[in-house]
Amino acid sequence: MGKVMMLDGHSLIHRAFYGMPDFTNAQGVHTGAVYGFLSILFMLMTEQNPDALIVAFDVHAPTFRHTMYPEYKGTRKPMAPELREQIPLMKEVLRAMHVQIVEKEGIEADDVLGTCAFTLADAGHEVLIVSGDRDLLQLATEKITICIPKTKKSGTVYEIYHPQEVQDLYQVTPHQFIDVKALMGDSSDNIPGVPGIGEKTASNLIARFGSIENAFAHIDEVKPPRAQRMLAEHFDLAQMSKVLAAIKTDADLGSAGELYDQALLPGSPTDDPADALYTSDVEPVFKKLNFKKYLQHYQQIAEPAGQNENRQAGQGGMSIPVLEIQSADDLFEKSVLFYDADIIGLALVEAGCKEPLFELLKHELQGVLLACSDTVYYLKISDLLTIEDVSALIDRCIDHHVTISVIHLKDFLKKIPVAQSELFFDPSVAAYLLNPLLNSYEHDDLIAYIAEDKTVAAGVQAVYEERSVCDAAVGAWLSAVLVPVLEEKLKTAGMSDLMHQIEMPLLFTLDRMEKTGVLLEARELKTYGDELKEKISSLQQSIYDQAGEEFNINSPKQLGDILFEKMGMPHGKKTKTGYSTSAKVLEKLAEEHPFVQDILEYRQLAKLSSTYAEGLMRFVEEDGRIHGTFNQTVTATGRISSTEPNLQNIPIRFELGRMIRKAFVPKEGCVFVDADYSQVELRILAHLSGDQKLIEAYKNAQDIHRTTASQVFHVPFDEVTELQRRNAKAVNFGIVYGISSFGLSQGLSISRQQAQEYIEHYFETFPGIKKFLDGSVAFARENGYVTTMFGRRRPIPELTSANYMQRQFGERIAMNSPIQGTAADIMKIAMIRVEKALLDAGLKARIVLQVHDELLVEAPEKEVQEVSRIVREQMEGAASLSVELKCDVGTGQNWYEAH
DNA sequence: AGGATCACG
DNA sequence: ACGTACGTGATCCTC
Repeated sequence: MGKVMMLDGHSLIHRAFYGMPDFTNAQGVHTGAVYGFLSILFMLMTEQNPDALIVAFDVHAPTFRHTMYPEYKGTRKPMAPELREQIPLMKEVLRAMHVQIVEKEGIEADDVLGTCAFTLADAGHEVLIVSGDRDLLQLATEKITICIPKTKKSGTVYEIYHPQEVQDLYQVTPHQFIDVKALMGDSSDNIPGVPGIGEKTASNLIARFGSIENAFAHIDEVKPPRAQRMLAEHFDLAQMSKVLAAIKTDADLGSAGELYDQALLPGSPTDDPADALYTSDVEPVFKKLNFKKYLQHYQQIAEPAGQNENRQAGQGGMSIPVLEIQSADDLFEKSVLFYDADIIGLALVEAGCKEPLFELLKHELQGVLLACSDTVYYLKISDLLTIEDVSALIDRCIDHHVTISVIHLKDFLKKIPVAQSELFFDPSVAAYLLNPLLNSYEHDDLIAYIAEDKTVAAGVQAVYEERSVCDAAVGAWLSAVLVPVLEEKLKTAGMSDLMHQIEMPLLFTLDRMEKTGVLLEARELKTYGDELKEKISSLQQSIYDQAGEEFNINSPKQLGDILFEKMGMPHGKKTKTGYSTSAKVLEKLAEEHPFVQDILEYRQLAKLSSTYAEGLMRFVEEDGRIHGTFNQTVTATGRISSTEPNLQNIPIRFELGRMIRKAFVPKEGCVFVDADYSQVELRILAHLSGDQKLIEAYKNAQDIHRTTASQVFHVPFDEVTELQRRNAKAVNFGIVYGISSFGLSQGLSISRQQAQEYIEHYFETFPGIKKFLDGSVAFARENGYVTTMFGRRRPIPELTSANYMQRQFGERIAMNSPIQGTAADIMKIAMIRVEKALLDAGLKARIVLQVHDELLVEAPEKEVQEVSRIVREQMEGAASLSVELKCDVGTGQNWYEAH
């Protein structure tokens, strides 16, 4: 009995088409989708190591039932020609690889997959179906697993579905999934469904009754009256839909024996199962398609045995030998070598292939690579050599004053816990400080620092059997050799202190915050989310009624058609793709058309539901907490960012959204202490500019916006109107953002002339600020970058652009970045200080979140007083400015109360 | 992948 | 005649 992997050809090539840049070969034939498909296939082969492989295709692709395109108004868009022409190519490549292609006139790919899967599973084989189409989940059984690739920011990841996972996610068994789909319908598959029954009602009904027929048999018990009426009325439609929704498992495709034998793969010539696909027939095909990388790989494998031993990297590059260390005893023998080193570099070895496009699903730790004076050691994790042994080794090295350099140290700490030390160095953080504008700080980005001649750098490679080990070996070696280079560059740029006193200590603080996580009251959020969903579906129905048809309200395109074409409302701005339907435009229309008000409300609720209620729930882990990621090398200004999930944009401005914060709670016996800086950026502006008027205003501790209004509009402080205060506040914001009269006029809905006057008055009132902002721009023009109070740099290439708009943008950046960046620096210092003070005082309180100018601390009840005092003191004392730093501190049983 | 929209500072 | 406030990330849709 073997393991069979079955790919849904069209679904995957479709994904690859839209997920890949548009390659063409020398003849101008599009090849990107084929390349992407192969990339997925090779990765799956490596990771899943199947015995047999089948790729299913439809015979007439564009007319197929299941594509990834939703159908709109009954017309399916034809497949893009650039994609269509690649399908024959795809099949040609697969044939060259001797991969079994199954397709049959009159049978859709889903039915081919369903039939093959069941036939093979019945014969005792294990089946893995890979597709981008969730409909296939109905096929999951004990023997059949469904794999759905998803594109995430980090690359391609997989969701693996056994029957249990389907049940967990949809509350119904895979087989019942058919009934759910039949009830709710699917316009892209031409499944009518029962009108008025959506996803939620459908799964509720099937979860309760098990099937459409049983629900009909107990029609009196069917809950929402509307669903009851509709099901009674449209039972025949439901049954018909069920036939359409069910994937066939009994088409005629031959016996299990035949299927399996034809799909069997040959053995791989190497350790990598994927290499079984590199038959001698692939060479001409890869040549034709100009797939250099795959061709090169083919040639490597095809080399006669013996010839590739002691292989050296070409083009004057260098190779890195890897020495394996298999036990703690071996390690101990070598440890003196490490203790004597000045610098060692470390890197994790994780399971799976490191195809640049794909980050894999299971980051299982295999071992650690250690680079020490021109040799790289592979510490292979096993019973004989544990993670604890490696941790201990690192701690001992620290005792011996060895600098430990690790690219992406925070990720490393998640797997290998070690004590914090000033001796740690993260080249990716250093590279970020040197240029915060890059999109990534991976090997390829860092390697540029060690070789002006990139061909030398490109030749760096490890000599070892396993690819993951080779990559890690390069990482470990790079980490070590980068230290002196980056240190020198930091020193020259005046950022050594920033690196060692702020960023590196912060890295450990962020690591601890991520490990601590924040507790989420999941029940509370669920209730809230359910209420939202109810309101959404009634709003949705009301919108459909008013529009006179059903459409996708989430689609700006379709919504625009309804509002501006069908209903003939006056359209405002247009975007590249059509009419704008932004809240700003809609709000103007809403006064006259209550219908638009419903749309706005729908949007608001849909956002809260999908991004926050549903979205956050997905991140709650076993311990009931969310362990998000705080990214230290993302923003241009020095702020940290938050992902998976983003915990820095939880709603607060509107009451309904603000309620989400009630679900963020401290653990049993604790309370939240929340502290946020009051107008840090404006205070920083006062300090950096040295403007006496603004400094005075803060010294008098008056309402700053009111003071600004009083001075700018020449009215006594006590006579400032609410409107004047609001306007002054907008001006203050505008200054911080790098003022422009247009921007301010937009923000305040006033004329550009009026805005210009405000700005002029402002600068007359605070001449020091004008001088400072002009100075920042001049400095940036001169040097190509601006700096913060703590020496952080932001390059501004926009200033040299030939494009006027870009240059203007550059000027605004030059005005804003020193302010925003200094605020970020101060908060980082504060975080380090707060954490240290809590620790030194022997308190159990821990920082759980940072939201740019706010810290949220989880503190035991009896520590509240002391923690509140410490947080305030450490935040307010984080920097010494010519105006005070002020904090507002609150406490509460949830985030809503505390802030 | 990229745009539109909207959540936060 | 351009066509803009500064900094982020998630979701959904469309290609």
